Amino acid sequence: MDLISYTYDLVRQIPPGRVSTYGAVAEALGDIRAARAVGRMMNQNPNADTMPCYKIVYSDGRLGGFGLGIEDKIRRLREDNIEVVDGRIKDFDKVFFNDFKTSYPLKKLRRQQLEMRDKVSLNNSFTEVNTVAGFDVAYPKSDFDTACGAIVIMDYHSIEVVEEEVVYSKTMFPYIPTYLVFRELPFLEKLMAKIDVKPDILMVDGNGIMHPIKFGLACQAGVTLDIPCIGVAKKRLYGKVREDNWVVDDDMILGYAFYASYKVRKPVYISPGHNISLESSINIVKKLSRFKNPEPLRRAHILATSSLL
DNA sequence: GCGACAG
DNA sequence: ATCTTGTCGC
Ligand SMILES: [Mg+2]
Repeated sequence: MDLISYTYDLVRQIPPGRVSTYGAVAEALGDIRAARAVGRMMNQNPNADTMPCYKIVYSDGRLGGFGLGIEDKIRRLREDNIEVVDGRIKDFDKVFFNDFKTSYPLKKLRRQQLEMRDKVSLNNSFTEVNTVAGFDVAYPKSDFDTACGAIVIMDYHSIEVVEEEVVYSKTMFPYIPTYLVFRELPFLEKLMAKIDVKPDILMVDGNGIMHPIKFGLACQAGVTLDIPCIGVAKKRLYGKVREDNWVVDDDMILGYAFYASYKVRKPVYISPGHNISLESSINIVKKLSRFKNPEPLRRAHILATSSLL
């Protein structure tokens, strides 16, 4: 079962007359970081009569949001004999439910990642670079509509497009910080099976080792697909950005904040994913950068966005 | 209270 | 990412 259905089934466990919180549901999924994703999944709830998202409130007892209007959330709570006083659940600690039956799916996924992590190499597995691919996914407004993944393969020397492909699929996994790979890797796997040219290097819109467990999208994509992979993120996820633009944690240098030109206000954050060094990652991104994002990624982003159904 | 939170 | 149903730590 997919994580969205799993989340809805967790919410269905809440007994009559009880409420729970976005964070508590996230912890039942296996990681408090999913709290906002729980909120989003509640927001996208297709049927408020069969999945009682009105039972989910903020961790401090305030009501949180409701797509059908907060008055309707209050009405549904009162029908369950849950009183709302001054925008808060009355006797919140007494009606708070946190006894979910769960197998903590996010913890399972994290364990799998920690096992896979040993396979990461930060040495170049290639001797020359002739083609570089960029990969990105564009999402529709509703998580139940079809998303579009795109890959653009370019010649490293002429910087011309060699091949482009798109794939379509429903989104099966919400966006949860540090779990991006489970949302986007399925699109990349489909694309890799579809292309004629196997690129020498892959670039993804996300991080490599610049990640709390040093195993971001670029690492897992590289290991899974057995391809040298660079992470190029628009925002920092993990690590401290030093004055000299190197990104570090207590252990090591993780990546580099790269400004494509003096016109660019914000950097991209480069970190190696797999079968490539940080130094080579930076050199390749630099060579392919005309604007903020390196060309294969910039074009993959445009292709995915413009191909949305 | 404000910022942090890959997409 | 899209246009918003979060939580924690400083
Ligand atoms: Mg993206």
